[in-house]
Amino acid sequence: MVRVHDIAGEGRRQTSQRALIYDLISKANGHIDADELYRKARKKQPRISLSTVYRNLQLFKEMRLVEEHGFSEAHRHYEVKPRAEHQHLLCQRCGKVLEFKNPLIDQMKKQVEEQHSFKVSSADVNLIGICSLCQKDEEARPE
Amino acid sequence: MVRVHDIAGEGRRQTSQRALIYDLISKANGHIDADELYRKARKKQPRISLSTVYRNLQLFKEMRLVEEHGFSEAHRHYEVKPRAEHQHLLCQRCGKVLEFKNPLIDQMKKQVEEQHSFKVSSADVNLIGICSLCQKDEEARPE
DNA sequence: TTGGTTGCAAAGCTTTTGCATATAT
DNA sequence: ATATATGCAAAAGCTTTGCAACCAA
Repeated sequence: MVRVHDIAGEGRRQTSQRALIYDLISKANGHIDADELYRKARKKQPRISLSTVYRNLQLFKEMRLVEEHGFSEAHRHYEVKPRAEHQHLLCQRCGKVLEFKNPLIDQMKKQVEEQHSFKVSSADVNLIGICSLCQKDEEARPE
Repeated sequence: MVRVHDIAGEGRRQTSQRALIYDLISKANGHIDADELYRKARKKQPRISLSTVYRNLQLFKEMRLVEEHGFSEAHRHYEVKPRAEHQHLLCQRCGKVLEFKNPLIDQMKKQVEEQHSFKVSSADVNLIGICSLCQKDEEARPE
């Protein structure tokens, strides 16, 4: 079984399902939802159950190894805790989720803390719009 | 029945349920979810159904009269389309949702459009943290 | 050995949908 | 008159939970 350094201790156990799920999230090039995770996991471990996926997702959230995003959909997406905070671009045409960073966000946090006496612990920023590929696509064949 | 100027035309009908729902959202001091809307609506119209609430919410969204927010919960919140774009502060202690505006957001949008060739149509910014009341509360009796 | 974990099935919650009835226009 | 809207109940997502069996430590 692949040893995932982060997962252990505190009365927690290292199981093959847990390691697999963590591995799949971290290899998921950004974001993945529970259902896709489940489908990918079954290819490696056909008997794994969806509840195991959800239970581990919950655990990873509590351990702060993984972040949960609501985006605008009916289901949630997960990503391994990024070393550096980043934000998301959501293409409203193809549904793709891209990442970006921008230093103005830190400035904004500071301003808000001062202006509203609100202690900011994290920022969740989603810019909704059209990605570059879809823009080209629309030029090529306008609808 | 209260006439809601925005709701009419395009084969749309003015019903007492529709007017009531719109009225409740706009009076909801910021944000309200479907269930609370339903409970408030029943006080005025005891026979109104939850599906009517959801169907009108959907309609208002399509008509761009109301905005839907996912925040971080399992259900969605709604607010009447604000004249000016604003963003949200989410208190992770008491759950309150506050509003704020910040000019850096427009700057950030421009930078992102240039740097990522992404055409931004709207920004959804949530700052998670502790509101001023809860900060005082924690000072008073630290846990 | 034993308490955390899993798989399965069932339940929960929010949101959506089918259909007959009611109603705005 | 007639197409839109409603109420009710049933269904449909996504997520959580109870429980017996399993297995990592």
